[in-house]
Amino acid sequence: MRSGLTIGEFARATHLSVRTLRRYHESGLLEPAAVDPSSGYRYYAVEQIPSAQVIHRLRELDVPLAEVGKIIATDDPDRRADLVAVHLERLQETLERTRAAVTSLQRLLRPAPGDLEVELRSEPAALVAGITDILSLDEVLPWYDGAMAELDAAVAQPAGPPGGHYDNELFAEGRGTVLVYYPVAEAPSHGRVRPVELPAVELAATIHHGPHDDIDVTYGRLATWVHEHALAVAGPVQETYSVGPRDDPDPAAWRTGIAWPVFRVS
Amino acid sequence: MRSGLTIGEFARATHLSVRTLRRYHESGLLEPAAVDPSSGYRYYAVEQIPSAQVIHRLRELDVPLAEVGKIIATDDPDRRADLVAVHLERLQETLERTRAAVTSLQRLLRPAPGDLEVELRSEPAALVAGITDILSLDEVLPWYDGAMAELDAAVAQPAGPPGGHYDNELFAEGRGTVLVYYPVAEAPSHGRVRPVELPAVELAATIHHGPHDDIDVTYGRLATWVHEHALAVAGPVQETYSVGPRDDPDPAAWRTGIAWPVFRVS
DNA sequence: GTTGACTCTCTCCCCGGGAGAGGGTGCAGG
DNA sequence: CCTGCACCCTCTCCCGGGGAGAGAGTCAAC
Repeated sequence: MRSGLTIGEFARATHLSVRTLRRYHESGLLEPAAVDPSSGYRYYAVEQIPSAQVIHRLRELDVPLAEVGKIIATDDPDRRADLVAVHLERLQETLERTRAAVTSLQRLLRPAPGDLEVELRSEPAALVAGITDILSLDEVLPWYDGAMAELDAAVAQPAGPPGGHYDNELFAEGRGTVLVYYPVAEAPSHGRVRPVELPAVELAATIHHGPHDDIDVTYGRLATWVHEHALAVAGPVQETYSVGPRDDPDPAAWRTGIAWPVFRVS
Repeated sequence: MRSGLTIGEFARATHLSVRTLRRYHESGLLEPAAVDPSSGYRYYAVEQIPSAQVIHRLRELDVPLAEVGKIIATDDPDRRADLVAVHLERLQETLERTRAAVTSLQRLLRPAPGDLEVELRSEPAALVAGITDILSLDEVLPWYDGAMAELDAAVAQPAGPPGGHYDNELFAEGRGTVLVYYPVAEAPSHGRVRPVELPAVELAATIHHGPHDDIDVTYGRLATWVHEHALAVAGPVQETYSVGPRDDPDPAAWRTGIAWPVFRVS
């Protein structure tokens, strides 16, 4: 009997390619049980098959080789499970993103009828209680959560769903003025919360259905619509969170109003 | 007003990187609306945003650039949907494989108690109706389907669940003898179906639960068990399909007996 | 001993993008 | 008008995780 399996036999037993096994040897990920010093032939032991299988599975899950090395070098099953758990979470996230990409792709390629109903309407002036700040694009999300919490505490009787204004510079230049608010009858002034008088404007408005992952699709549509109707944008985009995470935990149920102040370019 | 968005603005609007947009231009995937001939500056139009969004989604789904090019160049929404459907199917398959990899990885790292119960038992001689052939590894699956169909037709009253013997050379050398059979009381001889007398053997036997994606894990375990118990393999591996796709469509319910003829190496 | 299937090492190629160098531009403020 | 500064240009190199193939050496069965 030979001293073990040749690389080809081991490759067939583990469904890894010969090429790949050699790379794993070079990188120290999976050392053959023996290497003939004269011929350089690699020989693998049957007991190495489970390790190879673990590596194969991890690679199927796109775990980088370095990480695979750490995992199989760890003996303690608990610590090993922890290392693996990180990647399982990552998989979960990519799965979510993939799902979101698929649905918004379908929406992009096959606009459902009534998917983009843009309405041109006149919005009267309104009094709101708001928090405003100058932010860069990636600061917006965390800032939003804090500001909304403060608004929730300061405004007892909102006269409608919350909204936000996002300066176009924010998207064009990466930095701009942001305002979040509740419409109110009488505006409190408390902490960062200030009364703001929103002027009357002409709006091109639509509603985005579902989670915000693909809200840029609706933005794109709205921008195209505005362009096609020979209108031009006159101010910050206005979002209205008529159904948000507070109202319904299911993202599919969310409704977000998106509107741009516009004027006619004849 | 400028002739369009600069590459940086367009990058922020579409969440693509400047670098990536330049590559897309070079490869003809997304041409800027205008390029300043003196400075070489790229200028993008607002109407290009939806295209960029489609590209972004497709790339998130790991569609290769060439394929993305085809898709966005296609005007007919039906043909475009067909092109996309191919990739959605591919995603579905990888999703299945990922799931399978995760479950079998967990089984590999955290063997459930009772997950590997190996039994050493004496199997008496038996008469079976079988089809045999010499095959290479990747011919086995298609061949199996045909052989089982023929067996089903030839054997009216099987005396037990079907089984298969796979020569160890099949795994070691990639080519070997394969036998599939039904145990019978009286063996017909019809087409490729022949009566076969299986000899009495000593078996190290276990049962694999679930789909066959990770049957190699059970094989590895069994091999290790055999090795640890100072036994050696004396013949082809025997599989018994006690619950298979014919019995239950749910792969999780499948039960596959796996056994190796062994002898003691003292 | 022959032969043919393996195996060895070596080099080059793939995708899709990140990083950074080195230099040219657009535009607002003074 | 100049200056500063953020932006833009092209260019080259790098990455992971292999695939492909050349050219030579080896194993083992007949």
